[in-house]
Parts: sequence; structure tokens; C-alpha cells
Amino acid sequence: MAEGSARARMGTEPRLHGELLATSLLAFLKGCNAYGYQLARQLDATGLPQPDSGTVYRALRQLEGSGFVSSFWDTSDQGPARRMYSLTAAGELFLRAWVEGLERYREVLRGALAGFENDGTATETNGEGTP
Amino acid sequence: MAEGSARARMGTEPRLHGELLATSLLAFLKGCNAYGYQLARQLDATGLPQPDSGTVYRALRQLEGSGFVSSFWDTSDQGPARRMYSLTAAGELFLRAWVEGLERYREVLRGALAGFENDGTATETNGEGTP
DNA sequence: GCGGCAATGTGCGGGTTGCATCTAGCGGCG
DNA sequence: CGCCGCTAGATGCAACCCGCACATTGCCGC
Repeated sequence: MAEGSARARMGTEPRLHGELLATSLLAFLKGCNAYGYQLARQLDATGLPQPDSGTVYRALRQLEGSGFVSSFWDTSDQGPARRMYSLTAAGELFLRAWVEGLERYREVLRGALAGFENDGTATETNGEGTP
Repeated sequence: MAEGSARARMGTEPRLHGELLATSLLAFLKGCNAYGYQLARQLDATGLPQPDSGTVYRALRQLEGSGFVSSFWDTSDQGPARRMYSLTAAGELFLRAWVEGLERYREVLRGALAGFENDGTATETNGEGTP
């Protein structure tokens, strides 16, 4: 009997957008060059909630504007032209730094949760301290 | 030499907003109840780029609207009244699920980067190929 | 030709954020 | 006392971002 009205627009899993999305794209591009449609499917393969395809294309353009990826039109295969993206040196540096930052974020979360996750026998509802 | 125009509004570290911010707040509240101003300072102590204070307050209200936290006015101490927040059962469930999702995201990143950073384990290089 | 798929792009509406500003209570200092 | 600063929270505005829908181009099957 939850209120039900609670608009939890946040899913129970991290949504791939913003910097999370950008970093995923850079990480995929680190392995091999790819184009938007292909990257969108790789994202889908992760199992995490996939963003809109338009968001992926816009994110790639943004990354290009930031100098983290470069692109060129690929018309070698048949079908509509593909915009092939490749990671730049700046993008690689950014990716590495950001992943490290994510590790710090993860440690922050783990640090905040440590000691309470542990089986919490005692129902320490309030561990409030005296400020 | 950079274009300079490159609008890199993304820092080299994850910025705490959106779900990242919400999850951090929930994690802090898991340990002990706290109020907005206090949580903002805890966020600052993480070293990660801190969001605007207004964003923190709005995020807390949002979490309350989603039923993940509950609040009451605390006027026990002197000074302006404080809105004390505490984690609800729903918030705890959400937090746990989201942290697990973050682990998956992290593995996706590591998986995409593995094999190129330092050959290391002979992971199956993505079997991309021709669609 | 027509529908369908691959591949990319965009306009719009709604939600989020940062910046600045505002309120309010309390304490220190001249 | 008046003033300033710190604590604590909230909000208006502009800018931004995202999901949805829709449009476009190129090739294939029928």
C-alpha cells in the first residue's frame, strides 16, 4: 500500500545517459572504431536500461565537439552512410581519469554502506550523532 | 592548440547529480539520519565535484516524493530548523538494487577496456564483426 | 512501386541543474 | 544596538539534457 503516486522516474538500475553514457561510448570505442547504430546495440547488449537512439547520436556529436572522438563518413559498405567514430588521445585520457573517478565514487558508496550492510542484527534505526 | 571551443562541460570526474547524487544521499542516510546541509558537507568531503546546495535540497525532496526517505522538522538545537531525513524501507531496497546495477555498469566498462589497457586475461575480444 | 530495415538526425515537451537570491535564527563584535 | 557572518533551507530563471515521435536516405525483397 504504497502511495503509488510516488513517481519513481528513477529505475532500480543506473540509466545510461549523461556522463555514464558518454563514458560507455568511449570505452567501446577504445576497443574498435564503430558507428552510432552499432554502439547503440552494444549498449543494449549490456543489459542496462538503454537510452533513446537519438540520445546516443547526440552524445556522440557532443563527444566530438569536446574533442574526445573524431568521425568520418564511411560509405564502403552498402546501405546508408555510416559515421565512423574513433577515440582520440584526449578522449582516452578523459576516459581513464573518469573511470578512476568512478572508482572513487564507488568507494564512497561502499564506505557509507560499510558496517551497516553487514548483517545488521541490531536494529540501529538511529545512529545519529551529536553535531 | 585545442580548439578551445570544445565545450567540455563534463569534468574529468563523475559529477554528483541525478541518480549518482540520489544514491549518495541514500547511502549516507543508511548510516545515520541527517539533514540537507549536513549531507551537502558530507558530499563535499568525498572530494568528488559537489553539486549546488539547491540541487541537494531538491534531490532530497524528490527522494521524499518517491517514498525513499521521510523527513520531519527538527528544532531541538538552536539555529534555524533542520529538516531531518531518514531512509525508508523502500529507499533501502532501491539503494541496494541500484548499487548492484552500478556494479554491472562497472563490469561493462572494465570489460570494454580489458585486453587493451594491459593484455591481461585473454578475454574474448568483442565478437563484433559484420552486422 | 511499396513496405521494411539500416543508419542518422531533429523538433518538441517536460524534467533537472547551476547561479543567484531570499528568508530566518543565532552569535560575535565594535 | 546595528551589522555582519554562519547555519539551514528554499526558489525563480535560464540553460541544458533526455525521451518520444517523426523525417530522411539507401538498399533489399516481392
